[in-house]
Parts: sequence; C-alpha cells; structure tokens
Amino acid sequence: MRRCATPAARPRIRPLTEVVLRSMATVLSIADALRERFAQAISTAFPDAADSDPQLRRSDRADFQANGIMSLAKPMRANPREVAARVLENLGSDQVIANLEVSGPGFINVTVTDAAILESLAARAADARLGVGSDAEAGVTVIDYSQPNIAKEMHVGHLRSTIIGDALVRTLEFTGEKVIRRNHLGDWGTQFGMLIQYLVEHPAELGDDTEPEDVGPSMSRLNRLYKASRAKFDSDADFADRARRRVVQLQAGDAETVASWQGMVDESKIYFEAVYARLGVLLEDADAVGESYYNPMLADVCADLEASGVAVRSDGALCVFFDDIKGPNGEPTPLIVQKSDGGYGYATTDLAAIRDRVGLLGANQVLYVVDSRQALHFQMVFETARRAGWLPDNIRALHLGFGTVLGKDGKPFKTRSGETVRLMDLLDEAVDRARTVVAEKSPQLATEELEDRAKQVGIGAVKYADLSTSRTRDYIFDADRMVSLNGDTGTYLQYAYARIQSILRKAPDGATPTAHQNLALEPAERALGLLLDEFGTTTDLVAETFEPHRLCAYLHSLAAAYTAFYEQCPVLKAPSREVTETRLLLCQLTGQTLRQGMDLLGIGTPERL
RNA sequence: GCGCUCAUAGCUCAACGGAUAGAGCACUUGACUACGGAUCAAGAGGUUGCAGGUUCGAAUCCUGCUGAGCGCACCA
Repeated sequence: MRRCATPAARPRIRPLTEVVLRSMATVLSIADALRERFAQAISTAFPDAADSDPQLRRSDRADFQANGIMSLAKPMRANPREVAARVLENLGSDQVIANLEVSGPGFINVTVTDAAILESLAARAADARLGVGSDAEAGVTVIDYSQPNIAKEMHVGHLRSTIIGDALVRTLEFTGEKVIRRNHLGDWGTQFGMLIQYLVEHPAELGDDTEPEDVGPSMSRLNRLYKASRAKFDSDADFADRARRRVVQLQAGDAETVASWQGMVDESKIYFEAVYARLGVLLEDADAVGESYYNPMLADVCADLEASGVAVRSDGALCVFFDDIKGPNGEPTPLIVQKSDGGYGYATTDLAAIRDRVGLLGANQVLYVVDSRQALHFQMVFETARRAGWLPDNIRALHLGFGTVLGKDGKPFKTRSGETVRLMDLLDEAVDRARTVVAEKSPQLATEELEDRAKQVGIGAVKYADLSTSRTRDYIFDADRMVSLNGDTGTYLQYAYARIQSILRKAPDGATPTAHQNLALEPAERALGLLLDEFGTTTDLVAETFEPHRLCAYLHSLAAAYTAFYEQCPVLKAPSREVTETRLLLCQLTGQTLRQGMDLLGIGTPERL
C-alpha cells in the first residue's frame, strides 16, 4: 500500500490511536488531528454520513477551515450553517482548538492554541526525521531516469530527467519506499555500427588527445567521432553498407567489434560520471544498466510474445496491435518488437526491462522519467507487458513525462548554431556566476572553500530552476533564470538556511532551543510554526504525485515565513530568556526542515554563504 | 484524420472543487550605525483563450469551439 497523503485519497478515517501507534517518532500534524476530530464529530452527529470528508484546509481567515459541511448538508436538504452547528456540538473541547466559528455559507473556521503549535514544534525538533513517519508497508520502486546515449553529449533534456529522477528517488526513499535506480544507457543499436566502423577505419580518432577541454577530453573526442561518422554515413553509401555489416558483427559478438564498442562505452561513462559528480546526484556505476544488458533476452521476449499470440507477423515484422491506435492513413500502428530484418528496437528492450524489473527485481512500481513525447510508446509498451502477463494488474507502471525544454522562440532548445547546449558549459556558467557573487560577499575565503560554496550555490540554482516548475509542462529554457541567485531560487533557500545557522551560532551561553509551552506567540511565529507542521504532509504529497515542485513551493513559503519572522521577532534581543529559547527552537527547526527538504531535492545547504 | 498535452498579471510560473486567483522577474516608492540587505515592507499589474453545462460553490470537472506544441510502421 502506498501512503495516503491527500485527504481525498484517504479511503476512510482511522481511529486516532491506530495512527499514533504506527510509529512512536511520528508526530501527528495539527491538520491531521483536526481532520480526525471533525470526522468523528460528523460521524457522531450524522451516523448516516460517517464517511464524509471534513475537507480540512489551511485558511487565510483563520488557521484552518473545514469546507466539507456544505457538501454534507446538501443531500440532507439541511441548512449548512445548522449542520455546522450540530457538528461543533459534537466536537468536544481540548487544548488544541482555541476558537471555532461558522462563517459564510457554512465554512467552519478553526483557530488553534499557541500551546498546540508549541507542542508540535517541540516534538518535531526532538525527532531526527522531524516527526515524519516512514511507511512500514512501503513497496519496491524501480525508477528509470537520466538515460544518456553513449558517444553523445548530454543535453538539457537529460539534465531534466536526471534532476527530477534524483529528487524523486530521494523523496520516495524518505517516505520508506525501497528504491532501485536504473540508468537506461543508450549503449546499443544500429548507430554503433557506424561509430565502430569509422573507428576501425580511423584508428587514431579516439587516441587523439590534443584538445583537452573542460568537458573532459574523452567526451570531446567521442563527440567528434559521432559527428564525423554520421557525416560519413550520410554521404558515403559504401561506408553505410560497411556500417550495417558492422552492426551484425557486434550482435554476433565479434571480438574486435565488441572491444571497440566496450572502449566507447567506458570512455562515455567517464564523462557521464563527471556530470553526475558535478551535479551531485545519487546515480552510480552500478545503476547504469544499459540497453545492451537486455540484449540476450530479446529473442526470448519475442518468442514469448509470438507464442502467446500477443504479437503477430505483419509485413515481416513482429508486431503488437491496439484497437485504438491508428496512424494518419487510418491503418493501425503497431508496437514493433522485431524488425523485418530480424533486428530489435528499443520497444523490445523496454519490454525485456519490465520483465526483468518486475520478475527479477520484485518491483511493484516501475517509473520512467522520460520526455513526454514518448507517451504513446510507453502506453503501448505497458499494454503489451500487461497482455503478456509480465505486468500484473497490481503492479503500477507510470511514465512520468516531463515537458520539452524549449528555446525563447518556443521551439526545442538549440544554440544559435543549431546544436544542443553542452551540459557542462551550462553548469560551469552557473558555478562561475555563483563564484563571482560568493567571492564578492566573502572576499576572505580560501580558494577551496570558495569553490565548494560556488558549486553548491550554482548547482543548487540549476536544480531548483528545473524542479520548481511543474514537471508536465514544456518550459522555456532561460539560462539567466536558471543560474539566477535572486528571487524564488535555490539560493534564496540557502541564504535563509545560512542566516539561521548564523543566529544559532550566536545564541547566548546557556540558551537552549526550547519550546516554552506557556508563551503567547506572535503572528509571525504562529505562521512559521504552522508551516513547519506541514513538512511531512508535503513530502507525502510529492511521493504520491511525483511532483517535486510542490516541495519547492513549500520550502519557498517556509523560507519566506522565516524571513518575515526574522524581521518581526528579534531572537537574540528578545524580551526574555524564555522567548529567546522558543525563538531559537523555531530557528533550529526551520533550519532542520530546510536542510531535510533541500536534501530531498538534491540541493546542498552550506552553513555559510 | 486520430490521439496526447497545454492556454492564468508585461515575462517565467503556482494554485488539494471552496470565501478576495498567488509567487518570482521587470516597474514605482520606502527601509542599510544590519541578530547576514543574496533581504524586507508597500504599490501597480487579471473578464484564468471563447461559449455552454454540472455544482450551494469552477482556473480546476464535462461538452463544443479557437489557438499552440507534440506523437502516430521497422530511429531511440
């Protein structure tokens, strides 16, 4: 079972005790506690509507509002305000609710006590996971992301897949899921005939190291090799023939051919790992399970599909057809699992991968962070796998598409010369800009320290720019925005974190961050405290929806609430020791929450900027 | 032709069917003898593409239309 984060997804309200017993460290959020109580009150007042959702939400008119009364009253043909009154009668009283009020057509506005907020803060600050539970019944997720191609430069599309995938891996793991990463390298296929053949005919090509560049000498050589062989392939028919024969030799396992292929793979991996290291993502060599890995399984996959009748021969190719998928001419468009020349395409590889991931790795959820343009492909692959029995109904398969990266002209992003932007150049520019700003603000820094901060800030800015926008939509690539250090950026979060650490370092001797329960809270303190209480709800939501931008939005509002608090509520110069200690706790917990949340996004939190 | 995605402030983007649609950038004004100004406060900026429908309530759900992008047989 997956965790149920959103009220709508919650099938029924469980008794409070059951929730608490799930994990001793888990802190029930104030919102969840209120939701339970409203559900109980509705159930008691109107037993026939026991499953009615109170629709408890944050409110700009009070701390919370319950919106469910109107939809509850409707089928009863009752006055919503009277229904609200009945519910309130059954709500009981305790130390959490400070004020209740029926408002407008039937909203119930809820104000909670300062003590309830302080209690939540104290409990969360005392727990390493900030009071957020980990689902003991979580499953196994295999997530496929990054997917660069051998002998080709990574581009902004790979960047997006890599960054989004990394954030999802971290977030899913945080919620308790067992996550298996898969980097489905493009390391197999017909293009390798061209590359290998060119290399055989121009053996000096890979050895030439006269042009060491920042992207790494290996990649610039491979890139040149790719372009040269492509040009030769397109212009020289004889070479194209030799290249096609070379593909056959590769698939047949010819020693010299395989060695040449392996050399390119190894060379490319050096480059990929350099990119991953610079980005600070979790992907490692063991996660790189490329298309070639599935090569030995392809014949078997096809044989199974044909034997079971899922796939049939059509024009010499082995195809799977679908009733509702047709081409421009009205003819059905198949998924081709074996070409008429006997070769296999990526569809077959994807099918083999599903079989492997579900059957061997034990996944009960398989995810693909891939450009949205491949939606139809995955629809066909998943449907085929279902028919073949490799993807049972209780296993979830999802294509987590992301929008195409567009240039300012609204067309897929290219540089002026029509080439894809080099990833390392983009990252270098981001780090360069960050270094300039950091050096300006902290001129005394040693080189090593400066470099470390510049990297965390620059890379963090790139990641945040990518993660903070909704995953699905296309987005306009804007290098200035991506490496911007002002506004709604990763740097804003890092700055808030650094200021928190600064204030904690200056805490007077003997002042321990403590939530003194008897204190009355300022508005900015209450706002911050209530927001801190929502962290677990947010991470659950991200794990449910696979939308990291919701965590970005949460962290940004948290940082904004902190700076408002910072402006309005002196910490070190507070009127009393108790107030100082309570505010220190707010600072500390905000810092912990920012650090944890940014870690889930893969963004670093330097102690100082 | 069919299908998928999308259309929100000048720009880039948010908004779990709830009350007055929010941020950032840019613009205007104000706050630096600073618990770190990479900041904050205030202002201006909207018929949520158009038209219907469902609902007590729609940017959100449904239908149609307009406009844009993408995909649709042996490339991945």
